[in-house]
Amino acid sequence: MRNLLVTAALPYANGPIHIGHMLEYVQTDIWARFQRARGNRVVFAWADDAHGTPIMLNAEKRGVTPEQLIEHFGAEHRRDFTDFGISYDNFSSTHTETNREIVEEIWRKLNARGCVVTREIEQLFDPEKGMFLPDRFIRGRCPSCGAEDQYGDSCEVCSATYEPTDLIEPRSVVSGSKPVLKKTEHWFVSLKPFEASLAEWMRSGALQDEVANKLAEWFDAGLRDWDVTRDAPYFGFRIPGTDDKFFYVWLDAPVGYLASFREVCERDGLDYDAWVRPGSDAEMHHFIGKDIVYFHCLFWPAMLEGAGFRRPTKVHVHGFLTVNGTKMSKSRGTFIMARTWLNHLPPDYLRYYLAAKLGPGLADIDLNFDDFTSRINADLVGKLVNIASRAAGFIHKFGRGRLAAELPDEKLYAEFVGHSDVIADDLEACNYAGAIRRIMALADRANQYVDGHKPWQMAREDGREGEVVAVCTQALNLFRVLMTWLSPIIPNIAAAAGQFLNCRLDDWRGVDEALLDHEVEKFTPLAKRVEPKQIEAVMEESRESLSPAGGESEPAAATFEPAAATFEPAAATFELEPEITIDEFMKIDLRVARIVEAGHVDGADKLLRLVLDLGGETRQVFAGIRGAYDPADLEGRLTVMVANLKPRKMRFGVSEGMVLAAGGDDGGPFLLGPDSGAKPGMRVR
RNA sequence: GGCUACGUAGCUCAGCUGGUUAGAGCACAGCACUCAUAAUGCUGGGGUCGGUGGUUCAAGUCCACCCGUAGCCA
Repeated sequence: MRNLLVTAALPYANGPIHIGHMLEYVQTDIWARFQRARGNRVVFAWADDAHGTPIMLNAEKRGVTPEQLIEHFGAEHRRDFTDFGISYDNFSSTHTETNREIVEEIWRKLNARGCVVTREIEQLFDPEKGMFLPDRFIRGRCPSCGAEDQYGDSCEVCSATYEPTDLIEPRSVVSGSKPVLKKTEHWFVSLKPFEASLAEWMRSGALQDEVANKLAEWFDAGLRDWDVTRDAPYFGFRIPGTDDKFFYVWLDAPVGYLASFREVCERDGLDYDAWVRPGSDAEMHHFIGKDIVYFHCLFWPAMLEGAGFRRPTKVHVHGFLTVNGTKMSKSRGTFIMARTWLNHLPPDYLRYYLAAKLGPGLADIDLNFDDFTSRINADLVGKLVNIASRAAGFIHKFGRGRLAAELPDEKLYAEFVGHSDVIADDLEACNYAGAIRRIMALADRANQYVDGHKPWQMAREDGREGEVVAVCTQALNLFRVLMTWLSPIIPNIAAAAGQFLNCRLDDWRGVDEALLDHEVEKFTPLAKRVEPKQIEAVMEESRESLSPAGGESEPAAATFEPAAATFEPAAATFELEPEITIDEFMKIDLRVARIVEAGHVDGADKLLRLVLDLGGETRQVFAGIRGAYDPADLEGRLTVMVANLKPRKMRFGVSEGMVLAAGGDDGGPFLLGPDSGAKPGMRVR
């Protein structure tokens, strides 16, 4: 039995999980489930990446503490993972005391080894906000091609890379002010002492060849010292012995793997040191995207070595996910959140499709919805589930739900089981596409077997009931073998198949013995065909904004929104109402209305009586805004109303709608008003 | 710009260290079947393997350059 620590990259606790994230978590989870099915002990532990400037600023913008922000997203992330069937043992956060302890341990040891140097650097500083600015928070004109509004590190127009100080007319994204150069003292980790052992490690089988090639390039360029310092204000761990210096988020993020694992050890009684120290026979496997190779294949193993930890057994690197051939885009409706997917489609369908396309390399994976539909409907439903579906009826009709006592074709069964090892080799090597090709070829063989024996013909002949049951027993046993292999990939469907067959399907050794003289349940469809409507619903819900009628044109500049700079509009509170679809929203008929009359209501100290002009008709509405508005000021104003709200009879008369106003603990109500130019009766959306 | 990859039938992809007429699934056409969630089986059409040049008895597979795509540049 192998002991395996398995991790996926840490999602940033600054926004929701999308299907690009899911590519990695599905890849990791399939590997973890596969290893468990083979009898190995797996700890799948990871965490939210909770530190850094974007989180600090986002929290500030929303009027909450960073701790509240990361807690909110942490809970949301966990829900998404669980509902996608991600079988993690622990999902923690990098903002924990355990993580701080390990970070400080590593820091002490790196210092003791003399790998830490201090150096004074000059960096751009936002004088208004009083903070140093990361590259992504400075924008200006590209020094190379002159393009407007480019980031401080590279230009998206001409893809030049440069220093933020090279930008023409730079400005701070945070305050808009002009940054100034300021000196500060930073701590650097020197990679030189680790160069030789890193070079040996990267060719030891820990990395895919193309990743090692990429690293070799960086080696040839010479390893520079790594700046691990950020100045206050910063949300992270303070560097011991300083008042205003913090560890850069990329220093404490991978340490989160160890911290999350240690939490599992404390919970489940595992020996932490036996797993993570040099010489351990446990294995450590990281799954990451190709964009963070540098951190995981250079800094991370160097830190581990320098601090007396074992290095990763393997770093498995994958490519990115594109949708319908292009980068995910909000305006195209292809920036799909994990939750949106779950609202309309089963998680196993995405798991299956991604697995069917995931090879051992770094190639990008495209989610093409036509291809997706045909693979699910043809492979999963048409050939795989169909085997059980076509055999189940006969077993109940002629065998009273009981499988035959022996297999009519033991050779065929043995041939199927004989593929176990090559399929396992594929899964071990992350060649999921290869495994699925093999499994589906065998599914074809199973259907051929049934076709060749024509149980439906025998069923019409007297005295051949036993043969019919035998053929179907064979078919169901072949199906069971296939489902067992697929259980790491489609755990929910496999679980349903297991209920039907009355046996567990998550242990690969389970298929060594055929299932004979065994009761099976009534068959219910294990997977339904994908309807185009479901795909449309996913994309519709993902569309960023409701484009006005005929809005085919696409604002090019708005399609690219890097995750690092996510500033979502401030939500007043995190307790959002349950998600709704665009269709549900469109049921609310919002209209621009002119307040033609406003007055007090006798006997009501909170209400004002408004008469609203909707263009064609007038409505009477009672609004609870007396405390904030003088009726005289309201007359003539434009506002927004819900025009199709069911009229409500009140003591003072009938209220035929509702005007919109903002408000909360901090004050209000504040009546909404359209920009000038809007006319009464216009639809709002 | 430099670098690392990738570019094989309409679509999605296999093709290990160069070696018989280049493969699969989907889609398409014809036939069969009707047990099964219009599922299944059989047969067939379809590719000068991004381009040009080279190494070799032999190249999709190696080399050079070019074109296109993706990513990385701490």
